[in-house]
Amino acid sequence: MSNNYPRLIRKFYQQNTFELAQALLGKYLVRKCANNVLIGKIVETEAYYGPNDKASHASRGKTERTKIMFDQPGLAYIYLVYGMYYCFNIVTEAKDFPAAILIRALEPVKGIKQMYKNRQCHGEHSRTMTPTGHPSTKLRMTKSLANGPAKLCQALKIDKQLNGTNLITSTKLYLAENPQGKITPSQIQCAKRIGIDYAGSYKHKFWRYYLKDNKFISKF
DNA sequence: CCTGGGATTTTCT
DNA sequence: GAAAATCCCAGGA
Repeated sequence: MSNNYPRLIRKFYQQNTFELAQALLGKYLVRKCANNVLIGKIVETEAYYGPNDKASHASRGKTERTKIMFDQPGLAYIYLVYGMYYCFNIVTEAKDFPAAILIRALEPVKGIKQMYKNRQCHGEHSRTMTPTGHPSTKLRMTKSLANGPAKLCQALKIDKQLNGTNLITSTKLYLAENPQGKITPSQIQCAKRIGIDYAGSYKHKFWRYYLKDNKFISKF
């Protein structure tokens, strides 16, 4: 019952984006805040690659928001979507080439009780509670804790304060080896990306990867 | 099972 | 002023 899983080192983040998006499957995302250690196993990822990918924020050039995507691999790119949710990405590729991998779903591993709290108490007008103050039906199920890019950020208390975090050196947010062993290519499924209908021909790219038969995927 | 709408606010035009 | 790498619920089949 060790809490110290071996951290992933710089070299891991230097793989090309598509290999890395698959190599991330099964790895542990570790979040330490206050006295809590929260861990989820990565079960779904999506690649956003280069200046021409119309689904990528970087397709409209380097801005205050997207500059982190042009930075060095191994940094965290965290942004606000739809005015109310955060998404967590891992920056990839050499400096000045914009690319990142969106983490779309986690299988909760450790700190599950705290993840329930984090998901339920989200602002005074929380929509994840019924008017009587009880968790909604979905939130009574562990599989709904982190099976989506914004849900996992709520569960692990990841917000814009962590934007730019270096995952190679940070003690608050980092990746670790999967103690259960290696994922083989036959366990990986690829599919079209989600929620990017505006991306023209790029919406058909099979740049989403997930673990076959895993219950914690965002969409099947 | 599926479909549609509303919440909410930063970011860029 | 419009769009947005989402989520949740209600309602219909």
